[in-house]
Amino acid sequence: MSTSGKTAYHHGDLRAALLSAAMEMLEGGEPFSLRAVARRAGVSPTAPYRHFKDRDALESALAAEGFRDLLDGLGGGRGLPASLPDLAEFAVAYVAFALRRPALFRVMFGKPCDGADDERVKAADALHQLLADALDRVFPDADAEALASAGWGLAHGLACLYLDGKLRAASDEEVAGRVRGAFLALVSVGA
Amino acid sequence: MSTSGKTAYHHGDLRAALLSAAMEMLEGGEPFSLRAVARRAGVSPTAPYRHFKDRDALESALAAEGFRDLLDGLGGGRGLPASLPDLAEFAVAYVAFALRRPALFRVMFGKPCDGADDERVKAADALHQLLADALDRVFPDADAEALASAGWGLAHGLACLYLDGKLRAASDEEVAGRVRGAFLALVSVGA
DNA sequence: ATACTGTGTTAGCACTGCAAACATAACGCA
DNA sequence: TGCGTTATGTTTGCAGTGCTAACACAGTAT
Repeated sequence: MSTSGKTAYHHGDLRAALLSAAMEMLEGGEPFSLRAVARRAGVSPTAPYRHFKDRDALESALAAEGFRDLLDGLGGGRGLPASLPDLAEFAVAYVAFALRRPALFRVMFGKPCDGADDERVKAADALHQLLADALDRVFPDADAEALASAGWGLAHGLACLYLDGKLRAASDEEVAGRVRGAFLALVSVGA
Repeated sequence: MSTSGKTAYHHGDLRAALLSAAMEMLEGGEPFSLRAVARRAGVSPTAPYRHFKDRDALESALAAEGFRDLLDGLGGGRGLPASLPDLAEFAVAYVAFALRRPALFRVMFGKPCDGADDERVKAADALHQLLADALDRVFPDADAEALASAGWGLAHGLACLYLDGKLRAASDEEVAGRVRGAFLALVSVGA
């Protein structure tokens, strides 16, 4: 490492350094590439290949980190949805996360994500399961699976549409209000 | 052109040829690049720049075509949603489109889409407006704007999640069933 | 001590988007 | 008819990318 005066041919914890460099670039708006990440970490252009098979593997690791943060943000702050209004706030928080960390959100979702062993798949399943569990407790008679998909779908769809500029709002507050409104409009239309 | 025996230094309708070549490649699963598209159209690597400012411009044109097809598919086939079940079928059709033409769908939505003059923005607005109009007729008392956003959001979110493998189903029929189920579960939970 | 293994480096390939300078053909107008 | 102008395509070239292969260095185990 650099903190000691040692030769530092071996970095010490390159993998972590690469991940944080990549995350910084991603969130900083710079288009991130393996080579650029390597530059930022101060190593040779191909050093990352010792730690990540692929560009995809790096992305996958970033995405996994994103899922952890998302789960923390959703579960941690306000407790799991326990009522209809809670569900609405869940959607609001989900969309807020997407708008606060747009590039990360895109990395988390933007691509096929095929491999069964993909970290992302497990993380996504965890989110879905968490939602389904919570909903099952709140609405025991309903089809929790279907409801969880719907809730996730609605939140995710609105997040994407606002993120891509397909839906527009002036401020984050307005987005929150619109998301809440959309959710409530939909659940109350069947009454 | 090539159909006549002429010299064919000028292609005749390169722009259209490039677009259809690009669409074929996109739908064919090949990662599409300006150069590859040019190759496929049988012209020099940089010829496309005469017709598209950017790689983005080509993508934008493809996306616009995609939006037209999507609108046709939604509006044309079954008439606009006129009832709650219709809305569900609308969502089903939306997701089906995404799964049938995944790469196109990603191009249509996958990126910021900033420019105010972007064809995509207008196309997306048209979709939103169409939905809002239809819903306003069906549910005059409801907030049509909010409802349209919710409907679009739900359909779009489910489309993304199935497309990315975050939600999974064995067959297209199962997807359709689950989308319907999710929609109905959500609107009936508020009853 | 010696081999081995893990980690980093250099060199090089095929590809990409894009800009500049050039070539060719069509069209407008005398 | 002939001559410029303009639209369209070509060649050349640059910087950047992902990735592989061959090499260099350092710590560990035998």
